[in-house]
Amino acid sequence: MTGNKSSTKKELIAKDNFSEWYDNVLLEAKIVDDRYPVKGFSVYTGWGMSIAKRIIGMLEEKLEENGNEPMQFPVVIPEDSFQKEEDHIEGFSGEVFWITHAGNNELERRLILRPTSETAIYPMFKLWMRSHQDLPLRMHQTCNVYRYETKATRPLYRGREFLWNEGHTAHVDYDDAEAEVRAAIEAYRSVYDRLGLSYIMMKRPEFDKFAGADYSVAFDTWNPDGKVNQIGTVHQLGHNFAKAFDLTYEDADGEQATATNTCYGMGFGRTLAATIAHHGDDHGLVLPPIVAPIQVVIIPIFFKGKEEIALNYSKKLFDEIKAAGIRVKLDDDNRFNPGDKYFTWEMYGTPIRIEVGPREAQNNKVTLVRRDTFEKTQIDESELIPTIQGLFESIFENLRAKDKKTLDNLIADAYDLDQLKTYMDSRMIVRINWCGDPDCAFNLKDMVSGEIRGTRWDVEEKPTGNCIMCKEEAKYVAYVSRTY
RNA sequence: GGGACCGUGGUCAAGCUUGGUACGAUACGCGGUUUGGGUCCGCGUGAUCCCCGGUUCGAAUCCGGGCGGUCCCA
Repeated sequence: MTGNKSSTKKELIAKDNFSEWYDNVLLEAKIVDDRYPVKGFSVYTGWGMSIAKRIIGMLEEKLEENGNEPMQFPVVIPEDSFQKEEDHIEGFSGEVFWITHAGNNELERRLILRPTSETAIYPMFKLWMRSHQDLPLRMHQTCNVYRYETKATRPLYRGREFLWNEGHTAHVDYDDAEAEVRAAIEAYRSVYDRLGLSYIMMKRPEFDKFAGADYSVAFDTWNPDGKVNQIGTVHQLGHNFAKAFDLTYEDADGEQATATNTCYGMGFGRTLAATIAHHGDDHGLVLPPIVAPIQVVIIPIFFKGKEEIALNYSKKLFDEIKAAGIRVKLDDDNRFNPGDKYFTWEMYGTPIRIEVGPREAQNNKVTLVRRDTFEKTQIDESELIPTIQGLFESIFENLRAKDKKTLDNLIADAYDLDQLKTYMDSRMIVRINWCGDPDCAFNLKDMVSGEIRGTRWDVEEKPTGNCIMCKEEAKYVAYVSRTY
């Protein structure tokens, strides 16, 4: 413990101090408890897991709609499978957890805890693909993966165990795999978009692509501490793994052909972290209604001798809202004052609060307060459900618009190194002209506190000058930022 | 990989310089009071002071070693 924070409930930490705000919110809003006694491992607690499950559900539903079958592969991978694809080994071998013993015996065939599941899945794919009629093979799974990474772990952003969904596919040819890459990207976009998250889609440079891929596309999103947070990646694997794992099939002409693979992963911890970090404010979380475990909280205001008036009306509203399919809670715990409850539910990011006192109960009115702006409105009870639905929409649009604006304001153009350094010191995402030479990228990394993340995937950008490093002709517009 | 800082009830912390088993806040439990933005009062529970060793009559405090954590820089 650093010992310089004083986080009682009465002193909420301002979001300006992102690092402490984040730690405080994770614990107070019961997102994760990072005190699990193994570094890099933490516990998803009730509220956090409830939100995560909704994000998981959104993605799984979309993938299955696309035709990816749900599966669960084992967490252990035998050493010989893991070591089949050379680039893959090189990329991951330094960060795998090994299982070398079982009981009192040393294992003859060592196992690893999956850092990602390609090498677990392809031996099975090989069994499942006999002919072109078996293709495409498309699966997905939500699971934990294990990477013994840098000591700089951070809850949800960088852990040694993390929760994600991974999709794996095999196709008859490269074109079909390309279509899969696009479909996966659209599936991911649909989730991020519904969370109101702004992001940029990067094609990673050669030196930073997934170990074993032809190319990698990543979703990078911003973080208040100026680092970029990679929340999802989609990879075209070409024939690299198919050759290593002998993924062949009999084509329509009766010839043996080699499959093409894709894979993609969405990190739920990081996606959750982005949702928290982007939308949250000095009062705590601000949740997009679609993932809020409780979307509307009703707080009755009791007065001595008149408790029943507020309570009965609250129950009536509760039934009405629940019947409309909205996740609602009636907080009638009389141990706490209304103000106490306001703070609590604001910390939890509940999108709408309804205050019910005698004033409302006696006039069939409803007072609603939206979490994002704290704007208070009073309506007739008859308008309740449409008003709530309208507010959900409005809250979401507001969060999404603010988020996009933040990202737009974070992006700057630099034409020389001094400019680049200045912008990097302001923790911005900086656009530069780049010749494409890896040496220029490495030199750049040595000179500034960030690195080249890639070139835009979703929009085509043309360089407007020479390479910021070597001054030769630029081929790309690249993005530079700090990273996790 | 390099460096800095830190480890005391669930959480946040004072005490450490100058050795005498620990101030307080918050949380939690009970009772009462209150309830339109963190009510107030009383009582109570809760700490192997990270671990091991050393010095000492006596160690949270001093010394040595270990373990763990946080942050910064690469």
